[in-house]
Amino acid sequence: MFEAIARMGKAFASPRRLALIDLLAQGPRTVEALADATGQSSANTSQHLQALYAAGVVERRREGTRVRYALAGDDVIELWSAVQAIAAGRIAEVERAARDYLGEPVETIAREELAARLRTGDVVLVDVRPDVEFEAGHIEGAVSIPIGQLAERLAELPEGAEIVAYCRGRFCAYAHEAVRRLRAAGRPARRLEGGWPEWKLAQGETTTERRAA
Amino acid sequence: MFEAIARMGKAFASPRRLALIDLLAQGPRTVEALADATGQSSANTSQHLQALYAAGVVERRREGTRVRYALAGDDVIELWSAVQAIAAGRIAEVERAARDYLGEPVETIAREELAARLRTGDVVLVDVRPDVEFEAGHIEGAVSIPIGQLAERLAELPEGAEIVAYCRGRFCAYAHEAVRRLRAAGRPARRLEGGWPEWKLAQGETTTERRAA
DNA sequence: CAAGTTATCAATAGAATGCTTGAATAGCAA
DNA sequence: TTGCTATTCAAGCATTCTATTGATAACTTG
Repeated sequence: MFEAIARMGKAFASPRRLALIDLLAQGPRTVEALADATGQSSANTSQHLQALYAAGVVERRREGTRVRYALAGDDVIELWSAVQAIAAGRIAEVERAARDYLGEPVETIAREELAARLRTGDVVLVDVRPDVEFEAGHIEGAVSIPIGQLAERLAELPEGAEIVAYCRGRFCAYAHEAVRRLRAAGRPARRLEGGWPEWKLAQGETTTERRAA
Repeated sequence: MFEAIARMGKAFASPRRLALIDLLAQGPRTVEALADATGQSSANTSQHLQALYAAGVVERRREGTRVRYALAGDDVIELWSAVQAIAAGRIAEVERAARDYLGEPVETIAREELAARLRTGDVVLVDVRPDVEFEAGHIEGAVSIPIGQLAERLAELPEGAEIVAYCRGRFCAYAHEAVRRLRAAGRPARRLEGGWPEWKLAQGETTTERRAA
């Protein structure tokens, strides 16, 4: 019995597979795109994806000559988010690694607060993920400025309003980096807690709540 | 970065370790007791427990000549519960294994409904886990009848009222078995969805909500 | 201190994983 | 059909995991 569940646990037991899950949480992708983004051979990527498929974590669909993988459901995003949250709080090592990788912690803004301020309009929301991920889905009202273009496109951001940056999630470095650069340029900036997947999830919940009410 | 998180995922990647987590979700235990309950050597149990410790999933405390392990926090129970839920829905294999192991599905009762009916008092709640686990913590108002003693102690259960049985959790066979036996004896019986850990968790949430309100 | 218990360590053998390489397959387009 | 591309399969090797065994360390009790 536990053996069958452990097969699912194994999906989350390899750094490469976690990287794939994290990317797929942004939206569906083909094998090649995933191989590219994670910097591994496509044969290896394919193998890991099959492991994830066997564990029931992802779905796949043939599209002509390529195969598009996607997370198997919102509850998988939820699980991945929970794993990250617990790992963050629990393992000293993760914290250390996070500090090394993400750099100095930056100030965050909660989802609820951002939602409220988006309604009143006194905030500029910037999505600093790569283009593809923005196109696959993003927070309504966000502007796409991939982190690499931030310096040159700084002028596009109106002065005066506070800037909020977001990216893939808790352990994605882009938004951290963006906030630091914006602050260095004298702009008031914060990072959204979590990332697009968490936002999407929370959104789904509040809209279904509305429906239920 | 993902490497550090994967170390935590590995905690959930072995059936033996899952068995330990499931037991620890019922309450703290010593190495020997865990080795006993899972039927493995204490050396091996100790090794797995150390792996869990390294992953930040459990805590430990020396008590004289023995060491008592416990889950590191309620969020670990939450994670374990989420893993089980998702595994249950997602992997066909789990379902098959569950049917083999748990037998015919039995009717369940939701936590909210049970809570309501406990207040009005028209239900008998039976904890069919081993004594130790009942003593380590149980649902308020429950009677302890370990599954092995159910047949001989049937008379203790008042007739007329519906009987609800519960045990360790979603994949624990005791409550299933109990409900089948009770029904065979002509008693109206259902199984509580989830188990003691889930109840405890939900309880904590509603009491903190009450506090917050 | 000596005896006895509980937990951990150390070493080992066998099994399972992970990654690489090169070949095979499925679909598309000419 | 013949090429071409994206993905999967198969084999092989290095690494890591797992469970067992027997020894060692930590602690209690007499």
